[in-house]
Amino acid sequence: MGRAPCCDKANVKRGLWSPEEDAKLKDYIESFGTGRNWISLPQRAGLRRCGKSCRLRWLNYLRPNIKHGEFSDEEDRIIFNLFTTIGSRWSIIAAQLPGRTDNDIKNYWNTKLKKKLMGLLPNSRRKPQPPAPLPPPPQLRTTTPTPVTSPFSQQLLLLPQPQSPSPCSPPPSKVYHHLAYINDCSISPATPSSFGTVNSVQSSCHETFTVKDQAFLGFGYDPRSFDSYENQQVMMKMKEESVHLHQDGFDFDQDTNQQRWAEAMSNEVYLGWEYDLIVG
DNA sequence: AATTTACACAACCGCGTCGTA
DNA sequence: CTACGACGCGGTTGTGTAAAT
Repeated sequence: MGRAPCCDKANVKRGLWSPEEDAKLKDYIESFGTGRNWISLPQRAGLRRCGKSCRLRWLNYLRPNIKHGEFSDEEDRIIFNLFTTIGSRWSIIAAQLPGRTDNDIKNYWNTKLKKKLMGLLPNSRRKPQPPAPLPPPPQLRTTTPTPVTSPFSQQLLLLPQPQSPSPCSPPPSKVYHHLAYINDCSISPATPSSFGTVNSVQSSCHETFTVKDQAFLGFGYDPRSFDSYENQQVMMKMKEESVHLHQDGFDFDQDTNQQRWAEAMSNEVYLGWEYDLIVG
């Protein structure tokens, strides 16, 4: 037995909203408010719509101060920073961008920003060429680690800290892909050769949390949600980043790292690190 | 000019969470 | 404490339109 439907689908209108329906909904809410009950609102407002549909229409389109149109560079930066920090929690991201809705940001990310940031935004509307063969795993060398500046982490450090979980409580397993929760934590063991085989996170209050097997600390992306082509592009991009970081003086255990890369590729899970935050 | 393809974004769906009786 | 209904969220689908063929 499935979940009971929220409304009688046979008797509600679906699809795009007409200007008349918009006017009805807007007039009603501006006059009487939502009454804290979206389910009964369409009936009260004289609309043949599902309450959920009314809520969405109001929140995403009709309510005052909604900002439409192009996103600014500053908004791009904020979205990117937050996405790399907390992942696809669009409502939280939207809360940082007055006038923007979670739906708007989600659409923007999925259709434009993700590609723009990966350098994939096509010049035309032509179908992209099939991905080039992936390069072989980077040949890694052993050097003395020195502080590394990542172009991403410089900005991440400016972000407001998330409300929860607190730095001193174990984050839920799903957030291990995201960096905000280790902002003031250090990676343990943090010896150079252990990069890529991180198995625990130590907080600033010296509590050590175990990272689940197969969970990786990364830039915040969860490429499993990308399609195959983009996933490859993302991983290639990040691979380049890690090579760059390596060349800047970070050390990796060559065998382990190559093995992990192969694993990451086959599982479509990206393995990566965020040095500044780990150190900080 | 007609058709196809790709894109943008609006809207829907289902599930988890929260508030309340 | 539990059950239930409503809300909110994130993923997915649908639709209109512009660009390419």
